[in-house]
Amino acid sequence: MTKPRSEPETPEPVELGRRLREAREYLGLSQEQVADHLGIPRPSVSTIEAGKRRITFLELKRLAELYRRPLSYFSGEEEQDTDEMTDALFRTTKELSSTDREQVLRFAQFLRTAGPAQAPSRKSASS
Amino acid sequence: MTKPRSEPETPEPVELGRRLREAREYLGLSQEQVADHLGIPRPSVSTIEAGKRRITFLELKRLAELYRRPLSYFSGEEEQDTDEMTDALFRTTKELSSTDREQVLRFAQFLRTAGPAQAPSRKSASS
DNA sequence: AGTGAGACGTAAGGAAATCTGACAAGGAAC
DNA sequence: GTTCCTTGTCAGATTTCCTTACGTCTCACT
Repeated sequence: MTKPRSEPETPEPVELGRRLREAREYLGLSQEQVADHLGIPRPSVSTIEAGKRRITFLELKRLAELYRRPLSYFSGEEEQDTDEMTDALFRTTKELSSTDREQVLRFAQFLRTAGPAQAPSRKSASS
Repeated sequence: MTKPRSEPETPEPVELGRRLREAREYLGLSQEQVADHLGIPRPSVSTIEAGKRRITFLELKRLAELYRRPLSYFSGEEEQDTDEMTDALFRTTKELSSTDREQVLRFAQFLRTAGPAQAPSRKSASS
């Protein structure tokens, strides 16, 4: 009587988990840091990001704050808000070695302190 | 003895439930209608609105669509989006008798058909 | 190359939350 | 009064989640 669990019926939790992971890794946080920010065990963060475990609304709300993304980012409605550039950069650096990654980081830090010439707005239709 | 479970330790779920109920009643939906829209049992809707049961993010997302409110409305962050007027009207009519309520409804319908002079947009800076 | 530390995935059994199915209270319409 | 509808709540069954643990992988250092 074990129910034949055909679970891939809904891709939504998976997609949600994917975004959560991406947002976390983007900030360089570990699952453990996130876990005790939420007050839940670390394995739970793991399974949530894998789409195997549901996340309550209040948990997601706290995560959205921590990750500094609007709630709508996780609602699947829209895809924007991390522009192509940032996203591509992230995906790329993720595959680098640690030393190379550090180089990239240093360079980014340099640019930041050097001078935020124009504010890096999303779709700056710069005059 | 009959109240071991009245822990107001966190007001958040209660407040969230309150808003969910308000939004549902505003549309005149029953708990049952909402319940099978979400695919969950009706008692769950009852306990969610009472703040005694958590709601998953995906559930709330679907509810937000059904209730036609932005997700942010339930995040507790902001309070707006149903302007004072609408809200007050709702609270008031709720206490009227059925006949009186019908009067109000008729009047509202009249105004609507009479002339949608300006589209009732959120922030119509009419004048 | 070998080793140790940190991050992550996953599993088994127990704990906690939710569902099932039902009953009772409150109003509204008749 | 009665009937219908909605809602709150309960007890037992079921599902989900937590606890604890183990294994893998990567990186940094020797």
